[in-house]
Amino acid sequence: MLKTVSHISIKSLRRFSSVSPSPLKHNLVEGLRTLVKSGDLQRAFSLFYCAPVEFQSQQAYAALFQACAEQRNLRHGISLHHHMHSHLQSYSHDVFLANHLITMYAKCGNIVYARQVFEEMPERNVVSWTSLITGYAQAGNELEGFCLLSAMLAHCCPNEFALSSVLTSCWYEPGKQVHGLALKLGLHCSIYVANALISMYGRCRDVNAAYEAWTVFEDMEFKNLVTWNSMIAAFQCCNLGKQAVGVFMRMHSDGVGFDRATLLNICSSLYKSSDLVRDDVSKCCLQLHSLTVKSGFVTQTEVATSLVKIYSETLGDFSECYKLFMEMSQCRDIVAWTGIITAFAVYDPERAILLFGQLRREKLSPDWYTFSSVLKACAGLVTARHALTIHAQVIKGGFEADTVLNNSLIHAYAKCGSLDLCKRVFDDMDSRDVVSWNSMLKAYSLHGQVDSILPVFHQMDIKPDSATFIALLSACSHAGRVEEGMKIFISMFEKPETLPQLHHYACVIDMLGRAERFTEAEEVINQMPMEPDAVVWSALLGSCRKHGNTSAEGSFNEANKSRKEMETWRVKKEPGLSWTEIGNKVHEFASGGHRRADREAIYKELERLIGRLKEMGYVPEMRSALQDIEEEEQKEEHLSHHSEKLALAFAVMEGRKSSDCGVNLIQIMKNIRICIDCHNFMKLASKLLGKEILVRDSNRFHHFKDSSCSCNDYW
DNA sequence: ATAGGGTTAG
Repeated sequence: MLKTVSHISIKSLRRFSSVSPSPLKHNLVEGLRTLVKSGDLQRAFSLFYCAPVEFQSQQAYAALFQACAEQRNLRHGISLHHHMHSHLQSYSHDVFLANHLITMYAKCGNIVYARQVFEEMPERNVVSWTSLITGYAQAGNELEGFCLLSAMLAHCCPNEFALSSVLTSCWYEPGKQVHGLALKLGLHCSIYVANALISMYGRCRDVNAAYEAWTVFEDMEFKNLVTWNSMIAAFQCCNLGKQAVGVFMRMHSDGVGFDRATLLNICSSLYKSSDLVRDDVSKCCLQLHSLTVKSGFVTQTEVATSLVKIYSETLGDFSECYKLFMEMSQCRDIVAWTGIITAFAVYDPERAILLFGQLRREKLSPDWYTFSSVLKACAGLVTARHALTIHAQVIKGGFEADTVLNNSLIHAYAKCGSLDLCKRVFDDMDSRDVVSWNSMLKAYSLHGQVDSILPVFHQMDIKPDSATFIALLSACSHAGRVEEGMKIFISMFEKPETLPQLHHYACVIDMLGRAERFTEAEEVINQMPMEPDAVVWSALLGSCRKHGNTSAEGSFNEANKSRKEMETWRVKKEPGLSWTEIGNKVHEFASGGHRRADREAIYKELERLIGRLKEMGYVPEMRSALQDIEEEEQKEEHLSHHSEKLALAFAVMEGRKSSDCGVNLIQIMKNIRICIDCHNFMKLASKLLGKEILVRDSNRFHHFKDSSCSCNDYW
């Protein structure tokens, strides 16, 4: 190895001496620079170390330290530092080389060594100070950078380099002081300082700070593209989308031009700013889109991915998303794939999973973001099958110990009906945060297991947050555990950080309303420190209506005003659809059960089932049937067409076909509330069949399990 | 000579 190294080096040296008659010393520096430029740091070092010591000039050292800084190569940097120390004592007090050392260590992320070099310098100049300040600023250490700037004032006058650097890590208060210093020193006119001031104020995410950024911007005599981009970014960061778009328009009319950063900043403004209504975004997006096409920037992955996000998140235009994504075919990377998967995760989870499969087939490796998105999609599916597959890949991908992904897994498994898998993930976790605990509590709540919730809550070894209490209260509310719920609610007043918020009140009022404790509900409403909103009123109104308490309803005229508002919040109403998973296949059923070849057989099974259930005391519940069905017989027929019953009949049929009757009956319906009739039906069916039946409605899972199953002769 | 400004697409 060593032989090869010296071989290369001597050959190189000979080459350098043959090319030029000028001294070899000079040629060494040139040679090093050439090698560094071509990215071959290793060869540059071989060459340097093999050169005679007297050729290892200050310039040669400088070139190598700079290369180490640029390539973030700490190993070579340290070795060169040692070499310098042992070979050239005279350079140990060289300010020029020490400055290079500071920068090298800082850029390589070793600010402690940078500081040490700085401290050991017998003499320092303005660059020494600036280099260390820059190091702290780039490491995000606001305090040290700021302190060093103050200390610097006693020794030498900071220039625009020091100020622009320190501003990159500054927040509002220190930033304002640096601004003051810039004004005092007359450095505010420097375009570097002014640009840094604009972005510093922008980072504060505050309207007043944005105004100060704007003042700096307006006062600038000369602006460049960075100035304009920083101003857009500042408005974007402070949630002032309209202003951001305004700046962009002025760029256009002033003929400033734009670049990739401009477009990316404007895209962020469009999907992040809440002051832009959908119509504004729609108009801007159209113009922006055509501009990116005209200028050719649409072919850049980042820009196209940003547009995908606007179309999906703000405009809900999924076909346009998909079109954009398809047009990216040559340059799709993992971020672009994740973008499209995120877009479809909620809107069309099946599609999101398909896209994930496609991405794997293109040999790209999903990363943390991809898993996080695809797990979101898993949570929207009817069975845990996909979640399991993704789980395996999460482990394979090396994210087994990741808290956030494990939390998503708990959520997905809970939503897919597998409480056991939730528990397994939760128990295996090494570090649990408040979201992990909340996800587990929500899982129990979703499955109506109130008795398991309180013990888990008491085991919590970290501070509960507002979501913790929502999980607890909603669990109590759905299970009708008013006393326990009220106890939890009252305990929330014990600490100022857990004081109930509007959504906690809504839960409690919903709970009291369900239990017909209207007087108490009114009392709670009267004691609320904030205005009750539509959600609170609807919680009470809903239960009044259900329990026929019209006298109480009269006093809630206030609520009628918010009716429209409530409507828009309601889950999208879908026709009753049910699914059941048999083996590896998911079967879908619509009310009425049309379009199925085995329709007749399913109906026969259902009739038989209903007959047996009636013998056990099942009485079809008419009240929940559609109101426009007049005839009793018709009503009953309608009930028997409920998609969940068809799905159950099908599952029973399939169970009988397979030699053992051990099919797990998982029965799911989405986005509609389980009705009383369905409840009675499933309860008796689980007894008759001797099976647990799991039903999911828009709210939660219902486990029907009758352990007294005496009569499983049905099979 | 050596030091500096946009933040990044999921």
